[in-house]
Amino acid sequence: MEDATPIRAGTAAWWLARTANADDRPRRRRILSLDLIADTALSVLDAEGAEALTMRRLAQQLQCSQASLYRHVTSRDELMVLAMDRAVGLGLEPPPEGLDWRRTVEWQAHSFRDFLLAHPGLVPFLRGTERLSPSSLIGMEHSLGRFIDIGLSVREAYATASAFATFVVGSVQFNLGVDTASPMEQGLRRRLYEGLDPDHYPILVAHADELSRMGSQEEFEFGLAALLDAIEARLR
Amino acid sequence: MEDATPIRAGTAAWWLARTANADDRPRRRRILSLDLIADTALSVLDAEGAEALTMRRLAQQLQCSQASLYRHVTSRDELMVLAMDRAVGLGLEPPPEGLDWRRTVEWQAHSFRDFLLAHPGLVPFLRGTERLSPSSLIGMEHSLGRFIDIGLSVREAYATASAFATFVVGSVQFNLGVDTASPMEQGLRRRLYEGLDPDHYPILVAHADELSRMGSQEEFEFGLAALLDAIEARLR
DNA sequence: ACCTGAACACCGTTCAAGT
DNA sequence: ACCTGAACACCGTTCAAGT
Repeated sequence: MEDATPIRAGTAAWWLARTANADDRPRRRRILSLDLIADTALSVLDAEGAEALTMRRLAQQLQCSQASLYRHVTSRDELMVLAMDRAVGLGLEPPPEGLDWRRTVEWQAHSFRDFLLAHPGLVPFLRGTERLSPSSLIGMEHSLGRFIDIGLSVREAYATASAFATFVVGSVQFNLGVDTASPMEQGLRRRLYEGLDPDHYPILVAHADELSRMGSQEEFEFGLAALLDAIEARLR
Repeated sequence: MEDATPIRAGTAAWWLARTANADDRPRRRRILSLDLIADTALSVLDAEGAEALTMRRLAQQLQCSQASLYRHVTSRDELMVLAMDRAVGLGLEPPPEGLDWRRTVEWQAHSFRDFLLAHPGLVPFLRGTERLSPSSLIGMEHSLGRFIDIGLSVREAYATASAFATFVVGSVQFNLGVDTASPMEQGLRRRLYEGLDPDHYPILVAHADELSRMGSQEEFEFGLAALLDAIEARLR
C-alpha cells in the first residue's frame, strides 16, 4: 500500500483515492477526527492567517500531540486542501429564489467575492486543485445546470461557469494586501503617482488624484457585467 | 529613522520610502548589490519554486553569508516583492506595432498569461501589492494610454485595464497545480466525475467524459472576448 | 566600516518508545 | 492498537564578535 511517488494533495488522483478510502476507513468513536481537524484548521487559518496555522499550533488547539495529526492527514498541504474545501462550502451560499438567471449569477459572484474579501487568508489557497473538492463540485453542478437551462451547451456552460469563478478569484487575489478604500492608503498612493517622472508616466502623474481613489469595486463590476453581457449575446 | 511599526513590503508607503531612499543610498562598488540579489532570487524562485527560495540557498548561490543579505533587504517578504517587480518587467513585453486596439489588448493578455503559465512559481506572489511596483506602473501607464486613446474616460480606462489584469491573474491562479491538458489527469478526472452520486451530481456524471477534457483555455478565451466586447459596446 | 559565525526561536515530519 | 516525547533537518532573523 506504500506509494513510492506520493500523490499530490488536490489532484484528481488524490481526490479519487480519498473518496475511495472513505468507506473502509476505521470509523471508531474518537475525539480526534478528520472533520474536527479540518474545521479547526480553517478557523485558525481564517482568524490568524496562513503563517499562524502550524501543526504545533493546531495540536495545541486540539489538545493532542503534533504527531497525532499525522494519523489523520499525511501532510500540511493535504490539510490545507481539506480545510479549503470546507471554506468553499461556507462561501458558496445558495442564491435567493425567484431571481432571473442574470440576477442569480450576479448575486452568486458578489456573494462569493464578499466571502473571500472577509476571509483574505484563504485566497492564496484557492488554486486549480481546489476545483475538484466536493464543495466545489456542488457549486459546479449548480452552475452548469443554470447555464444549460438557459440554452448554453455543456461546453459553453463549463467555460462560462469557470470564467466567473476565475474572475472572482482573480479579483480578490490581485487585491490582496491593499486596502484601496482606506483614505490613508489613497493619500500615499496619490503621492506615489505624483512623484513619478512625468516624462515616463504622463497619465499617472496627470491623474494622480483621480486614480489614487479608484478601488477594486469598479474593475470587478466592469468585468462581471462584461461576462453577463457575453452570455446574453450568445443566447441571441 | 527607526520605525516602531515596520512598513509592510509592497504597500504604497513602502514603495514611497524605497524610491525616496534610492538616491542617497551609498553607491559603492560592491559585488553584492540589491539588483543582483533580486535577480538571483527570481531565478531560484522561477527554477525551483517558492519553498526552495530560502535565505540560506540564496546566500550560497551568491557566495555570501545569510546575514549579508539583510544589509540590502529587510526581510524575505521584501525580497519577494522586489523579485516580482522584475518578473512583471520580464512578462510585460511590448506588443507588436500596427495592430488595432482590440488585437493589441488581446495580444498582451495572451502574452502575459503565457509568461505566467511558463513560470507558475511566481503566480502566488502576484498580489495587490504588486500593482504599485515600477514595472507594473509602466504597464498601467501604457494600458491607460491605450484605453483613453480610443475614447474611454480615465476612470473607465483604469477599471478596464485592471479588469484585464485581474482576469489574467485569476486564470493562472485558479489553474495552479493542475495540468488540464494532460491525458492522464483527464482520465483521472473523468473517473472522479463518473464515480459521483448521480442523484446529487446528475450533470457531472452524465457529461463526465466531455467535462473531463475541458481545459483552462476555453474559459480564458470566453472571458477575454467578453471583456473586449464590453469595451466595444461602451465605445458605441 | 563592513561582514559573518553562531545562535535564537521557530518550522514540518518521523519514529522509537511508551501505555 | 493507539498515542506521543523527543529528535531530525530544516527555516527567517539577529547580533556580538571579528577584520
